[in-house]
Amino acid sequence: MMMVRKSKGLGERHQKILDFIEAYQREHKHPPSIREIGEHCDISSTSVVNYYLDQLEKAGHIERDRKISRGMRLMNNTPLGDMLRVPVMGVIQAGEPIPIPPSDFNPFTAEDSVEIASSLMPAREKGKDLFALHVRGESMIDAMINDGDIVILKPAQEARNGEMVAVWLSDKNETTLKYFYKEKDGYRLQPANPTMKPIMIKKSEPLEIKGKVVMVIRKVDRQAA
Amino acid sequence: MMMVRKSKGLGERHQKILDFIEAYQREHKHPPSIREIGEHCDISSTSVVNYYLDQLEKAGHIERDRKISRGMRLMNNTPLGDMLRVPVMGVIQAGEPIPIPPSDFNPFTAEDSVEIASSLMPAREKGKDLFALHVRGESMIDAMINDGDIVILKPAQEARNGEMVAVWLSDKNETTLKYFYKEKDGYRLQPANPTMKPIMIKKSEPLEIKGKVVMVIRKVDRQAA
DNA sequence: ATAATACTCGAACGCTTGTTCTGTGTCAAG
DNA sequence: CTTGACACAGAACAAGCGTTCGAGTATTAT
Repeated sequence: MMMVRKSKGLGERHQKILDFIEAYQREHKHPPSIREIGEHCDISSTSVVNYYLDQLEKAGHIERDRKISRGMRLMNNTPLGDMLRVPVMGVIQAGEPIPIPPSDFNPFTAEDSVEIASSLMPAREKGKDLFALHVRGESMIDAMINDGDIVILKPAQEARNGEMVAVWLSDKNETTLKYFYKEKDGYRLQPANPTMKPIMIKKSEPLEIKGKVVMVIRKVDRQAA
Repeated sequence: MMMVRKSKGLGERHQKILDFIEAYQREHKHPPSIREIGEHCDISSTSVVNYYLDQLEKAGHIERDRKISRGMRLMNNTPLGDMLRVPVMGVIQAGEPIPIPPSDFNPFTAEDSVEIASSLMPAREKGKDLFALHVRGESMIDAMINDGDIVILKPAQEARNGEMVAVWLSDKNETTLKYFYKEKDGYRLQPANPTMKPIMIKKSEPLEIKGKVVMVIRKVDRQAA
């Protein structure tokens, strides 16, 4: 015969507890206690709640810190979790230099910032001194970057071939975002848009790399032409 | 005389406590107790820790749930906090239809997903049934979207003027991302790149709107041409 | 000097909370 | 029928923890 038990994964009560923990967490900003779970899930004994909590932990739905008050958390919607706070240093546009944070800059005092789920980051760049810039104007269009976009940058003075960099061409008084390539007689700045031609820079010409682009974010909230 | 006190904002001890809470939280996934703070910050009395915690709360650096064990949280780097889990439904490319999630789709069972800080979302779209697609190929280049980009979409069958939509042109067997405009004799699909010309669609021609683009994310991890 | 603050300590109180133990009823397998 | 796993209740224990109080010591203002 078969086990026709309700053991088909999660029982009704398991789900109820899980839902309650989530709801409680949202409201109180911290997890519930065993007794609170019992009250709201119609379980009269703390041991029974503990009993289910153990099962939920074995099943991987929650994580418990034994002995610690309210020491439980859902693995459900928080398998990855943290995010990075990236300070917005200002705007980037063709005719203006690039604002970069000073070395002693404190990211927490920044008025403006964007949050990035750290799971989106290429791993290496985490926790680093990243900064963000708002793109103003359509001068970066050949970098596939539009007016209003947000670019996340990592401070850098050098770059390897193939990396997208923010450069300041002091003689042309121009800021631009391009893929960087070192060549025998100078540098090649390649637009991201493959239909456009690269800019060649001689070794004698000034070229200041200000940072490497690690991410571009575009909020499409009705702009359009 | 002047108040030459160390009362210049946060004292050394305030900062030390703040830092410890943050470090402890990262390691243990839950806040420390008053006594734990005392130990690691060289404060012998729990009342002193409580004393500082009160000040930190008044100053707005933390939030406390009195009477509740470990009931504190930083307001510092978590003024906003949660993020959205957006399931990745597949790829979007010129010659293929757009995969859209069925109405009964469970986002939590999705193997692949991207996390977006909800503070980045245009507010309206939060908690909705958003989904994401990987862009394959360079056919969306006139929408300022490149190979490898991630587009976040909201399911939709209609659109208002100026919104960027994902459409399926069944007679041309083509998927494309364009700004949508309704005109007297049909529809105008405007590329995001202003240097490119729009596509005009007669009312008689089939045009299936599959979703509205709400965000585009590009991880610049050395692609280049 | 004196008073007022700001800061620190130590200890005790008492509630909260996770843990554990004993006991009961159900249900399917042998 | 017996056995045993499973689901549940209740009570009691012990540790964890926030709170409070009394008192002492700097530091600053009057």
